Amino acid sequence: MFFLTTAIDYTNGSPHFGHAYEKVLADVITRYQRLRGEDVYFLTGVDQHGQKVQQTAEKQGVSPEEFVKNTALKFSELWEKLDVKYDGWAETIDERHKSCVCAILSDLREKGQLYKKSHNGHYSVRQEQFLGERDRDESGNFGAEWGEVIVIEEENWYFTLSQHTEWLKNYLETTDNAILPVFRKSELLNALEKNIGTDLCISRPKERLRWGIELPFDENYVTYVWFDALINYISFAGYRAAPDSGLPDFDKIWSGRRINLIGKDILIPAHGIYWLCMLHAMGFTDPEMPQLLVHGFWNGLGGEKMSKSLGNIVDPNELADKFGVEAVRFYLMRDIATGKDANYDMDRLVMLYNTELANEFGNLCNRALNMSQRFTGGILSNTGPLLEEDLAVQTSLAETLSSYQQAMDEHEISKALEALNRHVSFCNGYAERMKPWELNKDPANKARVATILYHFAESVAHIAVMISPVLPNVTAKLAEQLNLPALTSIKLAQLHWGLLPDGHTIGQPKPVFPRIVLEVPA
RNA sequence: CGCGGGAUGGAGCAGCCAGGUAGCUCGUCAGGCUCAUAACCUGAAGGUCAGAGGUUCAAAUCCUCUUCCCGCAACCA
Repeated sequence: MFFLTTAIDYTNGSPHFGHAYEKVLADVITRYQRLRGEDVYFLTGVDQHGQKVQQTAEKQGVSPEEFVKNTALKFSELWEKLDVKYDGWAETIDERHKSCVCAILSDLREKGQLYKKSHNGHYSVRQEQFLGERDRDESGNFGAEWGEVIVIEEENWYFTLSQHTEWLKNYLETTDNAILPVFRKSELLNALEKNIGTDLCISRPKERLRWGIELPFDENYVTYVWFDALINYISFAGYRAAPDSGLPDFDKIWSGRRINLIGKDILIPAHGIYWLCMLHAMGFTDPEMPQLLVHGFWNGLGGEKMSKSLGNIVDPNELADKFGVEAVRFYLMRDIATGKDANYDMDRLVMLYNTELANEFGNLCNRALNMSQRFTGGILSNTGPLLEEDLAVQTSLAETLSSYQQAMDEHEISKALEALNRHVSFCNGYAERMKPWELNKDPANKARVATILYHFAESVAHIAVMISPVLPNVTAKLAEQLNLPALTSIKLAQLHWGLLPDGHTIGQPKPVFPRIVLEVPA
């Protein structure tokens, strides 16, 4: 089983570009694993508790329940629009999740992993949070943005995080690929050094936060949102679930490869420290730990962070409406190296779509099928003798498949797409060298023309399959044009020269990637 | 000395972990082709890989230092 989760998005606002990137990446990775023939479970969802939700709901005069239901819908609707197909949907207000969190809390308390103690500190009444040393300004005071700051004493429940940091350090140092990309691991180890000796406060008194999961052993408190949210990765995978819960079989889900796909902002401390230590405290062993796959951010044009104040926010919903789902998915996967940051640039979106999809791949499909229709009546034949040039096409395709697989296995979607494009270019070059439209003028070349056209059609079929994790709809359209419905369900291992049988009749070509034409301002 | 990332032809990036002729896309210039979505193909110009030093037969790649840019610095998520 291949189990992949994404971060669950905080339902305090609308989904933004970064949310869309992470979900599409997760969708592409899981679709690829399915293409490999893996049994896959893809879990995503929303994080609904916590102070900000409570505050925002109050401001809007609605109950937090109603508020989070509405915002959750904005997310799930966007995923549907973007063709993100998940198996499990996590909502932290779900009773099954709540009971799992409670079971874990009770367990940890029994194991002596939770304790209550009093904390004395500066507290901002306006922001409803404790302030630390880092919140002081240059002059050592708490700025006006915090409003009235008072010193209060408060009792809370703590998780014995400090008892697990030595283990974590050792686990990270001895486990290859515990964190990907690798440079993130050193960052985490550095952060860990500073964290040693600190425990994690996992409760909030109800006087200042009601919107959360009540501690099963102390009705005066709710669970700290991170402790609650992180557990979704196992609660919705069926951990400690009732048999009739409708949730999957946890042992099965957890038995294979497990990946938590997250953004770089929530590696430290949430996932890299809290989550791994929580699992360790629950009794998960080293080989049972999930791998953390950390992706980068999409920034604005100049490389600055997208933010409302800079006005460089990009709404994925509008983008999909404007350019289509295909163009958006392709751009999100094509113009960023997994793990690194990239700058969003609409001109590049249009350029990459128009050149690589419309001009190169789309045009190859169209010219190939068109020639077959015109020159051989749509009937394919692969029985003619092969020239060196033909064999070179087959070699190029084999190399492409190999590069594609290697890149996809490493979650380097952009590299995989580049590999596909190399074969597309090779085929376009092959067309120029062979000139089937010239050969076709002499009926004596009939068999030769058919052989060349077969190499085009077969290449198109292969690429249609390989591109399916990124552009599933395109695969369906090409399968139809090639008159080969099986293409949409074929597995990677079944890709071999000869997908299209001798004598096969293909369908009519129709442009799969209409060019994007931007209105030029006059 | 807080931590991490980045600096590669006009633009945007890959290559660095596992040193060995500097690669991709766009743009520019010059040709070719007409089957195809005015798409396609070929060729060319353009880089002392931020700077300095070191290791090595060999450094964009490893080590040290410097400059500049970005992000983060944990109980809001």
